[in-house]
Amino acid sequence: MSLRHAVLGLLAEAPASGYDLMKLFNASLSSVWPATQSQVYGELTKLTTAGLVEVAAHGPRGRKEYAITDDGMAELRHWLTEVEPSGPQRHAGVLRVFFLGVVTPLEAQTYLLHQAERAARTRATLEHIEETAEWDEEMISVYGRIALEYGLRMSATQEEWARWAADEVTSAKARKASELARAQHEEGRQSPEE
Amino acid sequence: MSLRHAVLGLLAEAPASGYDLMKLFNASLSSVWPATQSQVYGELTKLTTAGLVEVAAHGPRGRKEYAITDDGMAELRHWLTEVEPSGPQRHAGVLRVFFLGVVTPLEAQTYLLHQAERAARTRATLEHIEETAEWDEEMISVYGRIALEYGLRMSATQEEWARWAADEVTSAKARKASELARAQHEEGRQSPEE
DNA sequence: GCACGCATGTAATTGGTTACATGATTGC
DNA sequence: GCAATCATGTAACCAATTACATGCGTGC
Repeated sequence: MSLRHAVLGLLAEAPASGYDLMKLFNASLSSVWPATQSQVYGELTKLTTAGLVEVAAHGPRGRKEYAITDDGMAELRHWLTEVEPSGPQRHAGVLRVFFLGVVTPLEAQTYLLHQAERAARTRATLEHIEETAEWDEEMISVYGRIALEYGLRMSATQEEWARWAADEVTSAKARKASELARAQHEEGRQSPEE
Repeated sequence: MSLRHAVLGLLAEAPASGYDLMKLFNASLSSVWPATQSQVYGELTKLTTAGLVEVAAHGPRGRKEYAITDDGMAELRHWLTEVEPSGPQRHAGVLRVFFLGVVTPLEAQTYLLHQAERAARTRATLEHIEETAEWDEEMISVYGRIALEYGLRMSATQEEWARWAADEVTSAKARKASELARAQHEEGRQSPEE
């Protein structure tokens, strides 16, 4: 149930409307916890009935500005400190690797190098964010930077791994080819005798 | 729709029953694409009606042994080579980092060091698998090792990052404390004059 | 004969995605 | 007046989780 806590976390910084929250999700949380508009609005009504947030102000165009309640803050703190982060980790990119044996080594390498480039691109995007963002001296930016650093390190590791993996495929291919050659050589020695 | 392809991928290696597939999911795919029993059985019937797999043999206890069809292999190859790996990446562990500002720096550090230990534990588990697994000379094991290496590198990076992050919190705390001290010093110089 | 493992399935619920639907305000 | 942006919501669908339900076969 992390969407709930993502919303609480954003509202802990400042009151916001559903519309504002969507912008925040798209701007800063999209890569770690994407959410759709329906989800956010739905969660806000659920959180309101649960008493974890409240409508603090009504604005123009039916705007409802939500604020976190004391119960909401307690729940957020509880989640941060006492609940083990879990939830199954699905990783479609690595899943494919398991099955790369069904395509040719060349196709497998193409896939892996493609992955490397993808990782490089996300790394470049994150570096751009790091350079352009103004890191004011708030506590909040400390943790923003830490999260960003996570992305930077992970994408770097991913790129290195993918390039290494592509190399591995090459050497496995070579190994297999030399084995095959040796087998044919043996066969060649035997066949005239038959 | 990766569950579908995970099932196809496993059946590409060898025919299997739903029960067999569950064992394979729990043994080798649990960390990249966990699946429940209901999901696997459901997917198998869907795949059968779609003509991507077929019941190759009936065994005791109503056992149905499924085999991949030509259409299924084509679909698997297509997914591997022509479909961009995507699907939103959710990461509850990093999501929390964004909100660590709402708890004390000490609690934040505790959380981060906890994360480091978790990463170290998964790394240890993977190393154990690497040592105990018999890496036969099949092509399949080449890709199995590559996937394992991904896990090893990622958990190592994650551990390093978490330790670094905990340090960052320390220095941010120190920075803030010294600023506060300076502010109080300034105040101390001014207050007698007021 | 009984326990354990093999083997298959269904039902209810939650979380997430896509698409649709509607309307108010502001700035040009 | 009109376009862009602000703003909220619903409905249908798909994917995944949990829990339940059932029964056959093998080995002790």
